[in-house]
Amino acid sequence: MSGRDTHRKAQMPKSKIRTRLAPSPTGVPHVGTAYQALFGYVWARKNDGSFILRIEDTDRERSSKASEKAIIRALRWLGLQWDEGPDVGGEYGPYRQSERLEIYSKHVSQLLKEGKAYPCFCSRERLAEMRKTRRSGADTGYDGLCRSIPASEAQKRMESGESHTVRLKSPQDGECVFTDLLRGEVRKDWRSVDDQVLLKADGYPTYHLAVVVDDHLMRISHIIRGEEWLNSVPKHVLLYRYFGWEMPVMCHLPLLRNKDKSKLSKRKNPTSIGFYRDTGYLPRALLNYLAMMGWSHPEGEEKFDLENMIDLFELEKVTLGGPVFDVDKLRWLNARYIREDHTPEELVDLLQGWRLNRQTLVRIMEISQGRLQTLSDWGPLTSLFFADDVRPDPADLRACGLEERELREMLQLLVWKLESVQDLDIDTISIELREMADKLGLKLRKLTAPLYVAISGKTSSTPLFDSMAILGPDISLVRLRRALEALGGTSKKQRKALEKRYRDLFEKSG
RNA sequence: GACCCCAUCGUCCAGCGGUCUAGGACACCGGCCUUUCACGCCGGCAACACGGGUUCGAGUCCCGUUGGGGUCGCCA
Repeated sequence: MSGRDTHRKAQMPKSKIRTRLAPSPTGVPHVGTAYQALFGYVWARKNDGSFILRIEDTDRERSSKASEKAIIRALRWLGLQWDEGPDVGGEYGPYRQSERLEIYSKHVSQLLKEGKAYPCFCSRERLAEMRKTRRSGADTGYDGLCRSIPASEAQKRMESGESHTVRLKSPQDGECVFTDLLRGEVRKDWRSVDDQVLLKADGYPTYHLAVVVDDHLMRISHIIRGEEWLNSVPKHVLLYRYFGWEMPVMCHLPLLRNKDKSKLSKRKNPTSIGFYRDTGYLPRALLNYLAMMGWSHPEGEEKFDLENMIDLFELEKVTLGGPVFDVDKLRWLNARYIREDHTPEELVDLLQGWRLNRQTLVRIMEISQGRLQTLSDWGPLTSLFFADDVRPDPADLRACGLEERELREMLQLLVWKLESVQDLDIDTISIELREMADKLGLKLRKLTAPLYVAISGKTSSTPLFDSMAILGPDISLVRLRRALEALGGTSKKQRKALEKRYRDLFEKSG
């Protein structure tokens, strides 16, 4: 029997199975999150366990309530209902990490007192400098400078109010060996594990501390998450050991990939769950498709529902190769649901629940009316609201009077800008576009002209801001990115320079 | 660069030492059906990365090489 088989057996639950989804509310709900949610959800259901939603909002800068709401909405749309969470409560709450600060600080104090962690007074500047010098060396990561500060001195400096973080003391030799449900034994030299920051200078915990404390306190039995976390497991192992807690089962799922095999990214694929919702994919189809990425139905069925999956699912059977997210196959599956599972009447209901409802149609009519000579003009005029394959002609984009390079830069800056706003309503769009035009020294229409093409696929269309607002942020942003791509996209080097420009334009001046 | 993970058709999966001249699905290409298209049906193209072991026997086990991915933040 192979090692893999050995570790894949004997995982019979000793106590109740509890899985969790722990997204950070820092952006748009991602299909990768849905993917992890699906497996965690199914595993919990299969074992009559619980599925928990925990919001990891420990990044004060980037976390937002709007994002949290969007995540909850997206998961609800998918139909993955959790048993405990910030909105539904539960006996292990609160389920928002920003509401658990005292818990973390208590645990950090304990580690500090026991000499398992230490305060670090290094400035961000020093850390940046240190990383620069170590850049291509064997060991990167924190050099441990503050570890050697005598306890008494450290104490004094903390009490004097000197800004500091708290770092975990990592062993300086030996090897960390842990078990991943899907991979078996994974080993990593402790030397390659640096002293992780546990508590930030603002008193908030880092992911590493919060995740361990919460998973333990919330009695999580199986940690099902993305492979990107595999390398930080030793840090978590250490925390469990220091606290004297039992480790949950670790299960790192492969990462969804772009066509070129890199980690699924919004630049190369629509990644927001909302995009699939807004372009008319059925939640069951999306879930079904996601399930096929790494798991296969024992009978070889391609189309199966959640209940069926729960029935037959085996976590240990998940495949490890990073699956490429193939929209064509998703479309095919979605088509099967549309034609096999619904009557025409039901589909009309679906259509109305989507965009063809009175409220949305009135909004669209408000901006169409003045442009109609006959009612039949309405169809072609408004097709942009009911289509996904709006492909801007690069020639139309170039004909807008901007130099191509300038055009690409503008589109990229705009994508970043709009990604950063919370609600893409008309006022916001207006404000942002005007600010962008202003900062770039362009007349507003110079900037909006190519946007009509990007959003509608045509050189003229219904009013831009309204159209974008009706389409929603997910579709609007995808169309902007597609236009950028149609122009050849931007190179890594260009993006680097543009990022700096973006920061100069929007951050320094506020 | 260092470390960790991974490796079957272009893509997603099946295969868990012999039944593999490697199976299914998407995509693609033919044909049939059909007023068009789509659906459906039939057929085709197409893969075990490479090199060493282990074994009577390797896609399946071990090692190496190569390739891909991830991580190296007071982000998660």
